[in-house]
Amino acid sequence: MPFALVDCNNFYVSCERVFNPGLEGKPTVVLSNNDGCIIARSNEAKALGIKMGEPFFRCRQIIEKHHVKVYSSNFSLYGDMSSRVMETLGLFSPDMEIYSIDEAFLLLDEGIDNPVAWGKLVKSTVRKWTGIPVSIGIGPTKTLAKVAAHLAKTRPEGVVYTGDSPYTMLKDVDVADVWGIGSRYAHKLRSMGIHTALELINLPDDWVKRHMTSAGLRTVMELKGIECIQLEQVAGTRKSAMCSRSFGREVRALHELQEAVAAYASRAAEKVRAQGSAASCIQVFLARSPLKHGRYRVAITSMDLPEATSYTPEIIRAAKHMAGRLYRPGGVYKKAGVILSGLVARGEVQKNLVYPSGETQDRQRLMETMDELNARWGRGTIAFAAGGIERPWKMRQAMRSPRFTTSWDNIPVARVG
DNA sequence: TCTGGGGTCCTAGGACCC
DNA sequence: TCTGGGGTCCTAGGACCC
Repeated sequence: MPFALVDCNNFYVSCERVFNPGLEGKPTVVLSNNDGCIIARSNEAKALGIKMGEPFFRCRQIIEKHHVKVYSSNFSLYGDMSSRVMETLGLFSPDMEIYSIDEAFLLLDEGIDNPVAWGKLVKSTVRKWTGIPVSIGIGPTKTLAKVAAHLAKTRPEGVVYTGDSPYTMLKDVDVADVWGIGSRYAHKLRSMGIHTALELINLPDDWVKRHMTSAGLRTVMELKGIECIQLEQVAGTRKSAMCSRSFGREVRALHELQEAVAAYASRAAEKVRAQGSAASCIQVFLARSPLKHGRYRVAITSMDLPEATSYTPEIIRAAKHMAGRLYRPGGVYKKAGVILSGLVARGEVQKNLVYPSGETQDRQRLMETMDELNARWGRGTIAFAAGGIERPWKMRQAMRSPRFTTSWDNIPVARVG
C-alpha cells in the first residue's frame, strides 16, 4: 500500500498569508525566535536568493531593496493552523502519521486506483478548508514519497506519484535532497563523485553501512523501494524535553539568568507533565557570546534527582542552583536552556526511601490546576514569580502578527460594504 | 552590533565485571 | 619472559530531521 507525504508549502509564510491576503505574490519571510535568522521564505523570497537559516542582518539589504515583508515567528498561530490541516487530512485516510508541524504521511487505501487524482482532491480540499497550499508525493516507501513530494513542489499540479518504476525519477534528484542525507553526508558523497539519488543506490551496501551507519543503509533500501520505515500512528512519548531561548539583550547579572532559567524550567516541566511523565535528570546550560567567529561558549551541568518529579517548584529550585554554579562573574550571556531527561511515566516513579521528594497529591493537584488554567486562558496566565515579571531578558519579536486564531483579542474583523 | 529551537538515533571507546 | 577473552553499561560526539 503506497505512502503519501503531504507537505505544506512555505508553511509559516502561508499561515501569514491566510490572514493577510495582500501578501500573496509578494516576497515574504518569517524570522526565527529573537528575530535572528530566516526560517521560512515565500517562493518570491527564494527567487531573490535569500537562504534558509541566513541571519537576518546579513540579508537586510536585499530585504529593504525589494520591500520583502518580514514577520517574527508566531508559533501559536502556526500550531493552530497545523491542527486544522491535520484534521482535514485525517478525513482522507484512517492511517496517518503527523510527522512535523507541516507534514503528514498517509497510507492510501487499497481501493484507490488513481493516486494522482486522489492527491489532487486532498490538495484542493486542504486549500479550500484551511487556506494552506500543499504539495503531495506518493510512493511505495516513505523515503520515495518524500522524494516525490520534493519534485511536486516544482510542478504546477503539485502532486507526483512515483508509479511502478521510481528509478527513472531518481536520476533527477540531488543526493542532498534525499530524506536522511544531511549536509555532512552530502558533502562526503559529492567529494566521491556521487551526485544523484540514482548514483547513491548503486553504491555497495557494505560501503554505505560502513560510512553512513545502518541509518544510511536504510535510506538506500527505501530508495530502492524496500520498506524499512513504518508508519508511526501513535505519537511516542518523548524521551527528553527542552526549553531554551536566546536573550533579547546581553545578560550579565546572575539574578536575571536565574529568572530566565526558572522560566525555562517551568516551561520544560509543563511539557513533561503534558505527556504524563516525570523527569529524573535536569541539565542546565548557559551560553556566552562567541569569541570572534567561533561558536557559542557553552557551560553545561547536569544533576540526577533522587526521585523523578514533574513538580515545577522543585525543578525551578534545582535549575536556579545549577545556574548559580555555572555562572562566572563578568561573563556576558546570550542564551540559556533547561533540559529534562530520563523521563518515566508518572505512575511508575521509583520511590527513594532515603531522600523522598515529597511529591504529594496536593502538589500534583496544584500542577494540574495550573496547567488547566493556562490551557484555557493562554500560556502564562498563571506562573511562578521566580520566572520574573518584567523579563528584561526576553527575546525580541518586533514584527509578530496578531494571534488571529488563539486569542479573542486578536480575532480578525471583516467589514462588508 | 546583529547567527532559532526542539527533537531522535547510532557508534566508538572506556570502565568495569567475571 | 610473560601479559585472555567476552560481555554490559555509560557517555560523548556526530549524524540526522523539521
